[in-house]
Amino acid sequence: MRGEQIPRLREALEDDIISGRLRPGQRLDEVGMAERFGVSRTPVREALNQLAASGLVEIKPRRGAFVVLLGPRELIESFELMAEMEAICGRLAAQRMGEEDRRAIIAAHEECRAAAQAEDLGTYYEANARFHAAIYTATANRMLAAETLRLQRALQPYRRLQLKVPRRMDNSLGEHEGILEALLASDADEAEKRLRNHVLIQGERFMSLLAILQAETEAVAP
Amino acid sequence: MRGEQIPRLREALEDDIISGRLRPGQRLDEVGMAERFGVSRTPVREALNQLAASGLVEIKPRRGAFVVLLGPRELIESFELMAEMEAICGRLAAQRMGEEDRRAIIAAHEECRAAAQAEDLGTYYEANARFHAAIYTATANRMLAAETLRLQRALQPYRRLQLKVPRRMDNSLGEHEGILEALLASDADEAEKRLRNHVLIQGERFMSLLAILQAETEAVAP
DNA sequence: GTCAATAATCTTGTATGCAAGAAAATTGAT
DNA sequence: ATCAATTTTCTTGCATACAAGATTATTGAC
Repeated sequence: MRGEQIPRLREALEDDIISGRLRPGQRLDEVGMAERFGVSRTPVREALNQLAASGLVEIKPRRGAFVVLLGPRELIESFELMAEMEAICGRLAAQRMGEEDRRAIIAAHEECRAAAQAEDLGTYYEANARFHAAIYTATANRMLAAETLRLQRALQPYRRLQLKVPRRMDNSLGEHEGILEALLASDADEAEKRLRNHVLIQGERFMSLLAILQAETEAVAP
Repeated sequence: MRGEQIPRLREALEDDIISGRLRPGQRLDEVGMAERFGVSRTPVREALNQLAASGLVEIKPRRGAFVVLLGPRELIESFELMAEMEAICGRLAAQRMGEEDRRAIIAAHEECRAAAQAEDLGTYYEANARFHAAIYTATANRMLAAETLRLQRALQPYRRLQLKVPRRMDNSLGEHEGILEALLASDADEAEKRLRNHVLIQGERFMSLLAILQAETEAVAP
């Protein structure tokens, strides 16, 4: 029973944040969480610290912990960073992918296709995450894969918003097909380029969606 | 006096690790550090947690905290990751660098030159870190800059070993000149390529140094 | 009724205590 | 003398306690 609280708490909170049950900006009360999980504040604090480390949580001194809320500028920058990281992964994966990797990527892609056909957005986003993660793994560079995965997760709460963008799923699937094609052909340059664009387009779509949402709320407020 | 212990501890330890006063693999005793800094174990643990997050410290459950010791594979992967990150920074910096950035990069380069001329290895490595950091900043992407800087620091303890590689300083300075030239010419592709190679060469030199050191110790052991 | 000042309350940061698991030391057997 | 098993000691993981700063509520003046 001991030595397992912190990972347990961290994973539970991470899940809550990534899945959207906890919203960006929301405050995370130490005492509340401690009670909810039946532990003292100490392991809660450690878990929060670790989440702060992976970029999901922000700890403001003497103010408490909050689910990270990225501003517009930070979002733009993060998507750009993500695009570059994915581009690297694409290039290396195209060069180094093994049989196992190939299978995993294709399998994830098929899951994406199935979800798109069923118009199941939730499932699509999960399969999408797996598709990208499979590419990270295929780079055969675990450090790179881990870093990129961390970033992916930190951005996940924001990607959820994209569920609202119309026809995003079909577009995304089409882009995936292009990426897969380049990977299978071991065309490193093309894989790099397509992955970068794939993420950048997401980012742009996302930002314009954000602008619309912001305009709407501002139209009500003042 | 309150609310400032954790940052203080974290910075002190980070400094000790980066500067090499604490060696990779070394165990970090909670009680010992608490006494040394005149605080209780609690803030020490939090500081260690945060350092674990930035990759400088590894916490083995129930075993304690250790200065991260990367194995050969992890080192190779890390240098490759670093090379790609720096390459991205180089490309973006070449495109976006402002007047201020330009000055900072040139200034750091001059410091490198002076240190090389004086054959002052310690100073050279500090100036070298600043030269690279100035390029990160010039990307105008703070997320990217922060990530790359974090990685740089995590690898710093290992770079120290390179102090022993003969003629490394002159070679490095020469490479810097090429990078600077590309940056000032706003030649993004060239800056990208040169920065990638610069880091990769470092990594390779480093790995062969490591192999030699390892062979030496193994020749004694069995 | 609104605002300011003060008091009460809450929340975090740090210290301390205790128990479980790991490391080290001691003992006993071969 | 070496090795294994057991005991002892150490160290970490978690709980609890308390104090200082932040937040909210209350009171009083205008």
